Amino acid sequence: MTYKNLQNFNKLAFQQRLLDWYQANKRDLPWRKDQNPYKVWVSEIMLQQTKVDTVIPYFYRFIEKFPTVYKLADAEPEDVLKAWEGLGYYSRARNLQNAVREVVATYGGEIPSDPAELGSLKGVGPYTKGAILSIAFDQAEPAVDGNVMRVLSRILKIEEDIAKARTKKLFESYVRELISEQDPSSFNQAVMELGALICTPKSPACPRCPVREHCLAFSEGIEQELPIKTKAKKQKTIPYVTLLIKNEKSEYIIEKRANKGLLADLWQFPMVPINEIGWDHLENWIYNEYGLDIKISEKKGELKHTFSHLIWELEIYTAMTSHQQTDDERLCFVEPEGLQAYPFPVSHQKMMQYIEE
DNA sequence: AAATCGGGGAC
DNA sequence: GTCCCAGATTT
Repeated sequence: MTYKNLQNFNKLAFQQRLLDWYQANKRDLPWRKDQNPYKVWVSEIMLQQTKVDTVIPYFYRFIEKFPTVYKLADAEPEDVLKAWEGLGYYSRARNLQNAVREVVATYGGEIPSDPAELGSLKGVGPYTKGAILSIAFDQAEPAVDGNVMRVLSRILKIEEDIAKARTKKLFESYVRELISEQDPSSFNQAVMELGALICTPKSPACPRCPVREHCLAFSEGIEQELPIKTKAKKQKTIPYVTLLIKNEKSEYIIEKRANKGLLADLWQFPMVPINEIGWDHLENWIYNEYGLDIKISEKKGELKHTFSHLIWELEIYTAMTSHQQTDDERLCFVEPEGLQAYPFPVSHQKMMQYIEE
């Protein structure tokens, strides 16, 4: 059995069941209080690859701090990064502010409802564009995320590899067929809500599913086998010696990371890629790299931090330096109480517990 | 098409 | 440990 070209699929009944279920069961989320395009936008960026429960407190704080596109456009980038601290994928924060500045400069502060204009903004890809167009502007555009691919792969028994970029376009064409023209906002959110609450990855709650009568995977008992997704390759491990370098005023050296790549523009304690440098050249490397004479003292602990594509193994040492200041713009001596003003990656926030007194 | 880019929670 | 989350961008 298949729904080849959807000719056997009862689209209207499916829409009705789905929308009724959504109205009765949707969660009361802070970005669902109105259709404010700016709030919808911020929520969609935060929700990329991030669970609802994680986003909620960040969303409240961010909207309180930057309540309008103008406030965000005028903010210091480092303040935006600080508000994003711990949320991950930090280029989202930079792209969002760049895009908001573009909205102020080019569109008079009004977020464009034109698909091409909206999609040209930094950080607004195919999913986010469709989400904003449907949720904030009631346009019948697809918004295909992981939830949508999982739900529809089961209902329509689609066996393409959802890890492939090409597969997302296939799902977008199906959504264009299935979407409710009367309420595209609720339709898109309902599919995602179903994926989050009922049609979950591991053990979907099919007995509670409002559209199980439309679901091919359920009728054939293969809901656990879908969607098809190829595995990611495992991460590479990189060992670092990380240094809590203190001067005679009990200030610690921190450095700003490069403005591109991993954890761009965040602050950290100095890290030595020890396999490349070697223990024998460690203090000399620090002098060449940071212009600091240091004396390593004792090992304080270890941390293992896992990213999507690599693993850091951090050995944490304390060290002393006689320097009180530095000319290097990227470096800063900061007293322990002052560290909280800077945005740090989570791994280096965990290092702060090894600072004494 | 594949790699890069975080962090957390569920299992 | 594995998986994956309201993905986008770069290579």
